[in-house]
Amino acid sequence: MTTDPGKTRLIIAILTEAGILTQLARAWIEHAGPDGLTYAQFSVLMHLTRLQTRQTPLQLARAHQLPKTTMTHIVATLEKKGFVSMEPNPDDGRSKLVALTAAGEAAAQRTLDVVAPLAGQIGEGFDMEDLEATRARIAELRVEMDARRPE
Amino acid sequence: MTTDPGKTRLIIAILTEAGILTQLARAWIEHAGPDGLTYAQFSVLMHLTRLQTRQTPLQLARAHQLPKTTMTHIVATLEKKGFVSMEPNPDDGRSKLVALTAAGEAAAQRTLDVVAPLAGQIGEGFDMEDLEATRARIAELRVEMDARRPE
DNA sequence: TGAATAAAGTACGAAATCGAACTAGAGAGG
DNA sequence: CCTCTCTAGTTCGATTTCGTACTTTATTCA
Repeated sequence: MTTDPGKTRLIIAILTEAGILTQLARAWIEHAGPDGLTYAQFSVLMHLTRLQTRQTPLQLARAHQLPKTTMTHIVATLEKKGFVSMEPNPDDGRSKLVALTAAGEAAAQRTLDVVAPLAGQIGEGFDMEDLEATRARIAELRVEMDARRPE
Repeated sequence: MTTDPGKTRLIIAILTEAGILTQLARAWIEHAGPDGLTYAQFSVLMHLTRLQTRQTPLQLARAHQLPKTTMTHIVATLEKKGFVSMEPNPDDGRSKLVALTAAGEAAAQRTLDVVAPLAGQIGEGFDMEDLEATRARIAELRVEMDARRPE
């Protein structure tokens, strides 16, 4: 049973489109300032905002599918800006916990306030259920790809 | 009439998922080599393969939503590897044309040959029409976002 | 045509990204 | 306990990414 070449092409087309979409989102975020957050920094702040808990750097790296060395750099930069604080992990001496600060939450919110109206405009032309189906499908693809990650 | 906050959240969730998916695709490509192509380099080679025409660096930059200085660097690297060749644009003295070489096409194909089976596996769990609908929706979102690009 | 403006590409410097190798702490098996 | 192995995180160096500023060529329009 060979894999369907049409499906293969479709998957690759979706990944290509997702990549372009991501570049556009990056451009949005990084020109939105007022806090000069990079896309990666903003993503981490948003993640912590959503979860409302502290996370280890490794948890953050896995959630965003970034190498842990990259996450080290991101959280170090965020800490320098005062947007997160680092604490030792009481349960594990090797580990740390990254906590969102009030300033960090405010910065994420300011950036979101710039981006949200744009996202709202984009959404206007679309059907709510279609969007939800699209989100769900991409999430399913993410899960499948994650399960087949290299290394 | 204010924008629907639910839709706004959905759009942002889709962009978040797309970003993670893109990271996974990047990891795939960059560990697939035998040619050590970066995701960006592979994308450009694939683009030229699909179009079967020469493109100016600026056309490539716009297609991938990358800054033109980034594209300068990417095509310079690809040229150094012998995967594209640069020619002056006969129609415009300011411009150049980037052409895929046989080696470039072969490198893209080799990378694709590694990735395609994985993409095929991913696709197996999905319905063809769902995937096409998802691809189309993401493409529509891309068009809308492109129309509202910063700058 | 000539001057002003716009567009294509590059140079350069700063920052982000990432893999390889390392340190320090945790867990496993004897 | 005491190795042996694994895990979390960092350091370091190489490459990529990208904004600012510049050069060169095209285009506009007076």
